[in-house]
Amino acid sequence: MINEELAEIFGEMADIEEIEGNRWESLAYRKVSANITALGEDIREIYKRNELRKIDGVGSAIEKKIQQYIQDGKIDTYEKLKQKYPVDFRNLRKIQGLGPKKIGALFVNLGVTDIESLKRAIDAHKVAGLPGFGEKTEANLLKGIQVYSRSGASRILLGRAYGDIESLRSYLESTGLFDSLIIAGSARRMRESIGDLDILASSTRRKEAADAFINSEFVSGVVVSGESKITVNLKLGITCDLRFIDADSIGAALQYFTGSKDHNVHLRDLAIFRGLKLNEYGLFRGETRVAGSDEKGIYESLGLAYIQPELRENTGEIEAAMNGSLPGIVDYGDIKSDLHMHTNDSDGRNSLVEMLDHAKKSGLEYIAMTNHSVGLKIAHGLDAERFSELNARIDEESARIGIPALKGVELEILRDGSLDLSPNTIDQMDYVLAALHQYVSSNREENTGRIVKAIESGRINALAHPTGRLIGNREMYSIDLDAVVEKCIENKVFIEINGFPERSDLPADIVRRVHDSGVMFALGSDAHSISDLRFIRFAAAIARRGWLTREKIVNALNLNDFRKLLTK
DNA sequence: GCCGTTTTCGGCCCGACTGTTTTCAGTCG
Repeated sequence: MINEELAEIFGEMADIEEIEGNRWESLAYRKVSANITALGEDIREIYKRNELRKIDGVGSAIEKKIQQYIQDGKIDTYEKLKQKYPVDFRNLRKIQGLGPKKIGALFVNLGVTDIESLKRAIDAHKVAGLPGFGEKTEANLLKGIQVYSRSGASRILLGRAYGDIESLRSYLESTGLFDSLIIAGSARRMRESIGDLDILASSTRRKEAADAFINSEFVSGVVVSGESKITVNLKLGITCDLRFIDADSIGAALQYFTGSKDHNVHLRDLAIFRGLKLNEYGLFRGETRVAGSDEKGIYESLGLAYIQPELRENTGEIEAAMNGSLPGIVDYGDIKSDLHMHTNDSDGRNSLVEMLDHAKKSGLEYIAMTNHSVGLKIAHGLDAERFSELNARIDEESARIGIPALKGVELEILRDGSLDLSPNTIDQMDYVLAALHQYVSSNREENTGRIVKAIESGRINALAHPTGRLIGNREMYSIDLDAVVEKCIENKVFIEINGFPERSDLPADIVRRVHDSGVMFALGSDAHSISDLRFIRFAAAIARRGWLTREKIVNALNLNDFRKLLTK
């Protein structure tokens, strides 16, 4: 993805300029790097519209660099800087305690260019003794390398970590040493992946509370340990900050440590503009605290509507909160149904009865049972006969257990764009998902054509996991999503938000981009087991991060109203 | 290098923690 390449390049340019002592150039590159990462659209599209300068932080010099990269695949300034510092910043920066200045010093003095050569320098005991480096720094860098090689990828999927996070929280609560515990940071913003965990705590017995945390079975090592802040490595593979907060600044701390960083920078700018000062202890006018005990008060005092954590990415939410155009996004409690799940009749692990039972216990009002169809052999897809048997059981068991269940299917879109069950069989279903799983081409027109043909078949209700991405495994299909969304609107086909962590599909930035197009969204967990049913919450989180109101989500309807939308 | 309801020049978020220092630089979030 070209956005990531460019973000990486500007990040490295920021590092090198910082080594060279050019603070402000560094800051500018750093900012642009972050903003390109957050784009949510291929930067080449922005380039084609000649709107690069509209990206925050892009002025004439950086615009030229981006243009050159798109046209020639390289940036002269960057090549020149790299000649002077042929250093693997990307990976070295991942070592705890290594920033640009230290990397620069290691390269200039010892010729360190990557983690391997850093390891050799440490083994030869050459690092301690450099200006600014001592014995402890050398030991910490060695520890940092070990942590890095153990954990590899530094971000983990929130949907996968959620259970462990909850366990950690309940363990801490069970010690009785904490008066309150709040998860902040990207986990509170419900990002699909998190790079660390932020916990805010209040306690009258901080020392004991800190010891209980550090010595718990969740922790693999301590990084820093101060009076008010402790950083540890979790066995989960990420770091965790625990901060002790005074009760009267808890709102300010929560606001501050929920982030995102860019949101906070923007908010602080706004505070300064209004003659105020915002930090993690409160909102101040001179010495007087204007707000700080609760989070809402901070936004109010800045003249803003309250901004839900999921929206705090500095992508226009502050402007919207200022002029009253912030949408009232869907609540988790608004979601009445789960419209995508499997049983052991196809590739699920639990039986129909177990799934229905658990769905009911988890508070859903109704569900759609959507097993794979015969075209997906690897998932034991069902043919007409097996579906007819299953559908009879669905009616019977859903009545017995007391949760309405729609008879559904996740159909295969075949190579030629046709569907893999007969019209007759499809018509016996209450709810029809269609998806692309196989024969995915590198040809954008071909993929788009197949999907459009399925949408126009008049037999499907929703398009499942539209981009086909599998995080950490497979990029999105090459498809023309805007054309697909347009066809969905024309044909009254819903577009899915799949909450299965590796899918998270549509992604939130795309949801945001099409949230006002008129298309309706259908949320599903894609559960293959009873424990997967919790993923409907992450589908809802994507909807929230995509700025969706409840009116745009079919799962917010009760069963009767939902059925009225099912025209086919 | 970017940016402007205070500016076309002079600012650019800010506090905790650590380690190396003897008053501070670098890193992190």
